Amino acid sequence: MVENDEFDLQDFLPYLLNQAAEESSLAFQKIYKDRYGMLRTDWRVLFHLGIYGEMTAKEIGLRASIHKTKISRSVQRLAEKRFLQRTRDAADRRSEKLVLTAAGEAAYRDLRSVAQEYDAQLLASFSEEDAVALRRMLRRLAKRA
Amino acid sequence: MVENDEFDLQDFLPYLLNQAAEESSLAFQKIYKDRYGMLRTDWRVLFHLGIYGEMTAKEIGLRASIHKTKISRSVQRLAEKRFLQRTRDAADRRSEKLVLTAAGEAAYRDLRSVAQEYDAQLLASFSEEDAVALRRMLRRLAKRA
DNA sequence: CGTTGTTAGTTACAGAATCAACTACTACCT
DNA sequence: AGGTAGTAGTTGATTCTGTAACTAACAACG
Repeated sequence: MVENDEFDLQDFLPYLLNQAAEESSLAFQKIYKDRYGMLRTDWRVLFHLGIYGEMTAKEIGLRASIHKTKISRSVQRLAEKRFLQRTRDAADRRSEKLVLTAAGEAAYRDLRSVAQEYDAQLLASFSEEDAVALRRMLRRLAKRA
Repeated sequence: MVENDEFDLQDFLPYLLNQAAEESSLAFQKIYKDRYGMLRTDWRVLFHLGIYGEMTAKEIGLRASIHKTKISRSVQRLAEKRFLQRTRDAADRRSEKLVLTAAGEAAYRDLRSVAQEYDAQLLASFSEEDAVALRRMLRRLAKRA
């Protein structure tokens, strides 16, 4: 019995968002993976440090809604690759200040320019109003409850 | 040196899409996980069979862009839970026809109604035009190249 | 100070994703 | 028919993720 239900999976927003997110991440993923052997969390951590400068793991986690174990492992990987420098905070010795090294900065700037081009390309077929509206709505949906 | 770059992570579409996708999937995930012990791929497979009726693993994978190993393991889990029935295709004995059992149908209908409510709730704060535009743009982004 | 509670970050273990190799079968070509 | 190539689906090795338990450090209250 092949009945075509009234429900369309393509209209279910979480599904649609995931498909769009996955598809739109593919080409960028290939680049940070091939070029620097990074994972998704790695480039996010890298970008946070590149954009905001010195931060602690905790702060990155709060800003990006990434779980602390993911951050912890990502920081380890990035430190092994000499992309960041860890320094224990003298004021609170539980936490560490994280800063990009020169190599980390270089990787960040490289990937940032890739991201900018890629973003423009993704939005190229939309009008300016559409692009603005899309970002606005996505930001609303992304807001942590 | 905490310099605020010209680059805003929140404007990078793949990042924004991922954040929105993750956030908007959370509550739904909790339900299919708590109620049926399912994973993301599991409910997707279930929905495909619920909506389109009998399909092969291959067909589901094509439609949903899910890798065949994920499907294979998901089908195993769903079969163990007696949510679907596997039958070797007589015409091509490499592939199997997959059909939901009564229990599978029930789970599908239950989750479908949850999904419908949830979707309406997610879009409640958007105007009708915005909702339409959002879906249109997401579908465009989700199109496999 | 000392006990109790909390926080930053790490680690252990189990479950899940990934990629490549594999089995079983079909299709084509001669 | 026989050989080669291709396809549907599974399995295994490795890596990644998620949860919970852990360590080390701070805070607050007596």
